[in-house]
Amino acid sequence: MNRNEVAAALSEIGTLLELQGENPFKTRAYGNAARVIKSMDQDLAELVENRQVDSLKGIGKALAEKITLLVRDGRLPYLEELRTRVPTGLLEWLRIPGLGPKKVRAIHLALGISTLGELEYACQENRLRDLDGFGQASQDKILPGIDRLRKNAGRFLQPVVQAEAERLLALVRPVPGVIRATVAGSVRRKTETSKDIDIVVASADPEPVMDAFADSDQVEEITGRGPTKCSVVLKSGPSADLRVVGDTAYPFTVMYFTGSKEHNIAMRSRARAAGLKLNEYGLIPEDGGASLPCADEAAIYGSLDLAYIEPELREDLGELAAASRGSLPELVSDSDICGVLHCHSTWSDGSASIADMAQACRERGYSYLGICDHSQAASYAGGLSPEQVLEQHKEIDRLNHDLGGSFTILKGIEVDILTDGALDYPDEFMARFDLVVASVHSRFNLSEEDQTSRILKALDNRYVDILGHPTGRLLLARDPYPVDLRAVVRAAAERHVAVEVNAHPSRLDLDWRELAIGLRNGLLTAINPDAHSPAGIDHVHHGVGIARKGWCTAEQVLNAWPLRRLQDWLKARRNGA
DNA sequence: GCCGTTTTCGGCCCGACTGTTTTCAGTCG
Repeated sequence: MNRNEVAAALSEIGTLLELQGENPFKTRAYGNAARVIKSMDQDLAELVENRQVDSLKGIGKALAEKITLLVRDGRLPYLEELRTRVPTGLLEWLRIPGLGPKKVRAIHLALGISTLGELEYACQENRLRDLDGFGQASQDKILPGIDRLRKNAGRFLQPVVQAEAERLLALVRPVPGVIRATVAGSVRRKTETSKDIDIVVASADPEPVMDAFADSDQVEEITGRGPTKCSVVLKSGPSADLRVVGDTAYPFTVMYFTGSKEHNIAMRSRARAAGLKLNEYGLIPEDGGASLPCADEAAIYGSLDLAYIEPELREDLGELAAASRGSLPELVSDSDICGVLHCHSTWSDGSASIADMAQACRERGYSYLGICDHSQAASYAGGLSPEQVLEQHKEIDRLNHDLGGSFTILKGIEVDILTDGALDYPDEFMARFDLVVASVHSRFNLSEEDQTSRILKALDNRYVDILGHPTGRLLLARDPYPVDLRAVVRAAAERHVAVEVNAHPSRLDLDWRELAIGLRNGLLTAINPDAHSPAGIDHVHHGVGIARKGWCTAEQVLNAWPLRRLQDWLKARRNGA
């Protein structure tokens, strides 16, 4: 088994143990181990070979043994035995709001059912409300939960939740008494998808804030309301939580609500080690007394001898250690972006002319644009024949001439990587482009081995500057094709080929976790909007968020370089430097 | 199941809210 498969197996063990009513700390140990394995830099097979698996933080003797078996044999009797004891359908039930391991287990044991359909039927037949610890209300919450689960798997893309969050924020900010307010949660951490939206407000008078929030026309249903906290489901799908606290507690609440959960646990453990208790109200000496005063989040981190940690990094993937050493990177930001590469035009499947795309870039303050229409194999997307390419280049020359050097359009191409790893034009023709993005658009069903060697072969072509959307995933819609992404990213770094962070909200591919590991090994990236219209250029913002999550600095992003430097780099690659 | 500048055993982050209770377990973030 490879790293991801081992992580999935450990995570499954944790969940199955939870459903068996095991010690919650034991189940958490499996969840932690899964995370550690998934995000580790080292080669897992090598660690197994050298019997060093237990050198990983959070992995001891017992877990090391199980991991070793998974890697070597591809199976683990312990997991197989667990599966026979816990029906797999129950794993699905856990994703229904309000159902945790205890209740899932109770329903399963009392009614002898284990599939989503059976659970739905049992609710319709009123068979849950009479169980111990259940009632009419808990039964009534399950059916809508099943509907939501079936409709959208309960997660939403960045643009959806960001827009909704901004609207909610705009709603509560003007309420009298509100001192400050922010979006928190995974939206603030810029994860690729979110389950819900978190809003935190500082005010001495929560009631009118809660009213404004709950009465919003965005709200479908109010699912909970206490004195300081209100939970709703929005008409657009996601749920949203509001928390109102006093101004003194506000930074602590913002930090707590921003998460991630794992980051919070690590922070609270660190506080504990320093004789302090960290919660959403303050940082309190264990022997009692008032909270240490902290005016903002930076002060909280400072009180624990840590540099300020940007929200995107709060995933408990090494950020505390780096903050403690003072070695956190200065993350790339929207204002660092100098231009955009990988955009389409009406020459292939875009909806705007090259001139209009260039104008849209200038309006956004960019100084260059890489036009990368599809190559001939992408016939479904109007891919360009060599003759059309030559025509397009004439148009770009004309436009550049008219622009008089105030803005530059690069002659790029998004060239298909063919099934055998060759590119879609002959080498001598490739030399005509300023910039080449190579992407897979077909035959997603190759074996991992074949897909990997196909892409590796393309990376060997000296004309390839950037690898496009390296896994082909469509978030919430299509899984990545099977590929040894680590090997691909490593090879790209070695050959000085950049791997794009495709900024389209449905892609966000390269994944930020893999980006972080690649960057540590010398990888360069480009934050590419893959825009098919002027509005699509704005997707760069989402890509920047993902790059930040990957610990990426401006120095590591091709399109955060000024034109001249980018051109020199491209030229040097052509010359084999 | 992991871990140790208090510990090799006894801890493991912490609080709001709900629903079902009659003082609290379960869920959630």
